[in-house]
Amino acid sequence: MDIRRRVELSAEITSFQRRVYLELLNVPAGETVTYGELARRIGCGSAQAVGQALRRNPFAPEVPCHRVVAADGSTGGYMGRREGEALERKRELLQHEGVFVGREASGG
DNA sequence: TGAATAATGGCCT
DNA sequence: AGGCCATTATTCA
Repeated sequence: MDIRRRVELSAEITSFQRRVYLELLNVPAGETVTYGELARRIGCGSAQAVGQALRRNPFAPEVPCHRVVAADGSTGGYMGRREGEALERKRELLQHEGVFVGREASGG
């Protein structure tokens, strides 16, 4: 059973969450999207609404919620947390995909 | 560069 | 109907 299949069948999530997860599964490895970008893809218009869905993501880490980052390049959150081991875990996953995660650098 | 604020849409109570 | 959120762009100093 593909994770994608389970998302469609899951009744513990709302229709909105499905759109977020399914769209998120469309994100290729080695790439990331911002909450706002992901929100626009599903026609939400609100990044926070997306965060709400990701936060309640019962499919982590099967759902690549770790490929979602903030618009300033920060990690955002992972498995319902915005700090702690979950964040370290998120960064590790991204690094294994060849993605560097860091804060918006001021100097070039 | 950084803090505070306004805007935004869905979910829970 | 109101408060909350894993956000984001704007504003002021």
